[in-house]
Amino acid sequence: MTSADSVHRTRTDVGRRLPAGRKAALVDAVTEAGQVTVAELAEKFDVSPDTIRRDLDRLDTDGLVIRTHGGAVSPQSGAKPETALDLRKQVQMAAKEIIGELAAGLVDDGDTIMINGGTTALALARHLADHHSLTIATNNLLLSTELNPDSFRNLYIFGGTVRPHDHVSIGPVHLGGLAGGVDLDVRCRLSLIAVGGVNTTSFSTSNVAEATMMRDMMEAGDTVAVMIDSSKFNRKLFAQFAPLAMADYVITDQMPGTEYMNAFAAAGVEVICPD
Amino acid sequence: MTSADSVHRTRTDVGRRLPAGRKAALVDAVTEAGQVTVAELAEKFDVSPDTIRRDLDRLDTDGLVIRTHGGAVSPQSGAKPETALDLRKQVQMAAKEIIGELAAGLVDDGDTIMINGGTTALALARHLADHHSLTIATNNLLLSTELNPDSFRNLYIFGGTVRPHDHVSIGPVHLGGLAGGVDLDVRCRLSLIAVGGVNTTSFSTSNVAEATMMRDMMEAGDTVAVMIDSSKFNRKLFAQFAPLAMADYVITDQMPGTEYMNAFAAAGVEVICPD
DNA sequence: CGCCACATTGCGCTTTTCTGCGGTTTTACT
DNA sequence: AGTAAAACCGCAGAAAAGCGCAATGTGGCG
Repeated sequence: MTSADSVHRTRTDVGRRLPAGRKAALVDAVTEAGQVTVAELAEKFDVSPDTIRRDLDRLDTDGLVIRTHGGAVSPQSGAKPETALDLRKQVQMAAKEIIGELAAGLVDDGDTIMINGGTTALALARHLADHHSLTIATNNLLLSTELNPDSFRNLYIFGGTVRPHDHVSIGPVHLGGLAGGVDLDVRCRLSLIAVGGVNTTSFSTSNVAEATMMRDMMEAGDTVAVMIDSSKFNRKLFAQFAPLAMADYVITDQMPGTEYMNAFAAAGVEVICPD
Repeated sequence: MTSADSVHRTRTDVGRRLPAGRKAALVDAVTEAGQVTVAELAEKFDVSPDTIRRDLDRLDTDGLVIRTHGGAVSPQSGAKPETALDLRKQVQMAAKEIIGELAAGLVDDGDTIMINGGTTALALARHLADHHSLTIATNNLLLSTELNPDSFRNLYIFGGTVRPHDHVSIGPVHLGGLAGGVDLDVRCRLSLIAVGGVNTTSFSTSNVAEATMMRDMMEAGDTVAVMIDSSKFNRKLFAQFAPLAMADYVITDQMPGTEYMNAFAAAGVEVICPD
């Protein structure tokens, strides 16, 4: 099939290019298709297979592609192969996206908000892309990679020790010295906290230091929204850092059971979920 | 001779122009077509290829186009909207890896070091994978994604306002309140600072706030190593935050010219580069 | 007006880079 | 094991880049 459409190269033919430009196009072609063959690329760029080989060799040493027999594959495609057992992870990812979208609905343009760590928080950041003039404080080191730079006016990060696996910083919830030596206590209209577990009495997480910080962030917000996917219900993790009543909203991806609905109602917590 | 060749001007021939006007037209041609060749431009503007080459060289150092073998390509697009990998980035990537490897050679196991922002710093982080028991302080939000968690004992991040595009935090170089309200001044054995430009007298960068922080981080280190790739030599950016003498080492990917070697020697700076 | 400093440009030369080709070796697949 | 494709190697021609130098043009200054 490759020979069929390569004979009369039509839309895929990009013709002759400058060497450096061709290499950039090669990287694109590889990352886009996941895998490519030398012969196919030679035809596409109208150069000899040797030239393609040399290009791919250099791109391989630069780490941009991975050289194989007959062609090259994308470097991140190695992480891509998703076996069937990742299904659970995918389901959770979908849940996090839903939660992120719902949580973004609580945020108004011009708001001042706090966001803590975790992948759910990153999903929220993606759904804040269409907001404007936000002021955001966080301990999530990766938030700046997910946020649309046009959506916020100020983004602050709390300093402290880094938990490398979670990509969060652990430290006091204040911003010292920014205004010239004066320690500012920080408050915000809305705190969006992703937690590790919930049972009928309290929110919990597995790390004590992180728990303290989450508690501080909850106390710094006039309104508190807790984000938690349905798989984390009925979990009582090591550090129970806040009673249900500290939250104003609980955002989740599935309607909790009546037991939890009653508990939330009794604590004055509003449940936000799809449907 | 001007009258002679004006006879056979094609319709695409724009003829002779003043240097400045030609350069502006060059930028237009490049950004419009995505890529251009030297020969093509030489004919179009009726000048020698050498002149076009010189023009493109200057436009490249100004960042308006990207110089390649045989011509130039547009900086922003690469003629593709979602080309995540910038061509310039590719070229410099190899240089940064070299610098990162050399810089890692300055770090001993058990060291306390400071690292600032920039992709060069991330390259350094990758090359610290085989070190152990490091204590690291940084304002680089992405460092935790590149560091091997087994290589360090403590990782601290300075809080502050986030520059979203650079993924760094800008704030005071100290860690407040971690030990219970006491502001600790931070010192380290080695500060590894990636800078934006260097000339024969000083190091510079384009952002004032970041410059202040880089200066503070340099002052906090017993030993200071500046990381800078060869493309950033002869650049005098807006904020010149430190004289050459503040550095103990300059780490780069190519042996600098004699002018710089003399300047570094006079300032007591040791140059580290391949070969 | 003459002179000099400076930028721009083109030319000849060498050096580097890129590319394709022929021949040999290695790899993958039946 | 055999076969075809792919990779490796060395080489050479072409194109481009770099370098020094000279010619030209421009503007300032005594």
